[in-house]
Amino acid sequence: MPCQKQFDIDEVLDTAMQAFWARGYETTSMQDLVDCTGVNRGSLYATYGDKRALFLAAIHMYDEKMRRKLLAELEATYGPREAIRQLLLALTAHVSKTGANRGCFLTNTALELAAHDPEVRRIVAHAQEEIEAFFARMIKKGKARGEIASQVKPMETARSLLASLLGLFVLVRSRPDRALLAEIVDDAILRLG
Amino acid sequence: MPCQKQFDIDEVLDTAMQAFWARGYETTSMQDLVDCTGVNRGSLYATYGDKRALFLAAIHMYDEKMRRKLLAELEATYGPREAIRQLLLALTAHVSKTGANRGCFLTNTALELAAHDPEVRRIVAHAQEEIEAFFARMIKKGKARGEIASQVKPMETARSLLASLLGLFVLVRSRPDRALLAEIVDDAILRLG
DNA sequence: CCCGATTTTGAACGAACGTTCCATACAAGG
DNA sequence: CCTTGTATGGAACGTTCGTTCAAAATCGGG
Repeated sequence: MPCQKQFDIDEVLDTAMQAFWARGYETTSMQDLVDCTGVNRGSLYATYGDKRALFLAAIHMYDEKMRRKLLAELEATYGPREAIRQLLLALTAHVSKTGANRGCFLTNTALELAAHDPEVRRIVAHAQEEIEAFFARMIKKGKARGEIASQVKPMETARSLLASLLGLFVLVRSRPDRALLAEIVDDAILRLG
Repeated sequence: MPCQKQFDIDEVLDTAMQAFWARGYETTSMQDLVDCTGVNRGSLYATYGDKRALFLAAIHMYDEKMRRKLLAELEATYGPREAIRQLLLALTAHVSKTGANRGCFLTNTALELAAHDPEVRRIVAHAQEEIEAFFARMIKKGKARGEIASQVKPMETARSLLASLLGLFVLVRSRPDRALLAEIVDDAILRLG
């Protein structure tokens, strides 16, 4: 057998993901990725394929290691009502420190590429549906526990909360104001009764 | 005096705006703009300056002729509560026909450029603040008319509705499903009591 | 220690990018 | 009717884009 790779495939993919997350698909060039990963051009192509394939791998990693992991952690750590609140608050915390914010990679991608790229649209839509399902599940559980008002309709309110969350992802990139975001979170929680 | 321009400055700018709106800043090349406007390269540069200046002019035109005009029309045509509902519904109508949707030019731009471009961020933030003010004004008027519940707090609810509207702008590009959007609109209106 | 498969490397590719420039065409003023 | 200043047209600028390729370096197996 020949020599093995001189870099960790997942670690480099993570670095590439950070770059795409911060600057988007079009604005991030292969040269940028060569620079920030430290991996040679040819090696990037040999390992991940072309730019689009690398981007899809990056967004898949985000979906797995960020979105999916966060939902699982929240569900395991908090009660239903607080889990919902913490999801809405997730970005707010980071804003106060840095001022700027990358927001949600999936949502950034939704507006940049989803409208013209069916495969990207499918990935983004699936992630949104899982968040929607998370909200609905928490609402049902919260109603059973008496944390959430009995007249709240799980599906409808889940979709409403999803829209608010996506709105927060937009605001975090255009008006990174901690107080503004926190107020919207508080108002969203009021819908739970 | 010399010869006059062979094209209408505002009309060509409108065409360029449509292109930027549909495909975003990075994906729309000067060649695309030459093709879709029918105006020569040199004339575009002579008239509007470079690509960035042309984009800023386009987004300014959108802010003036779309967002500002729509808000004014809604305020003049409908009662407060219905004006809010019609604003949230504005995009939904167009989705059913075409399937795809360009969403809101300002919101698309918010995610593509606002995070790294202070001037764009200022324009986008200002537009959002005016929408917020529109919601607050309608709520106050609606409370006075008895269309909206007296316990609804104008500022807080206005921000909450803004977040929902921005969320709808994201969904319209990633999950162009008329029923989904309509359901979210209905739930948002429920917040008005 | 050498063989051989594979990665790494950096140069190079053609294409497309935003932008500039100059010869030409044109319309108004004297 | 010529002069004059602006708009137009299209070629060309240098740069950067995504991608490819062949030579060199590398390390495990016999």
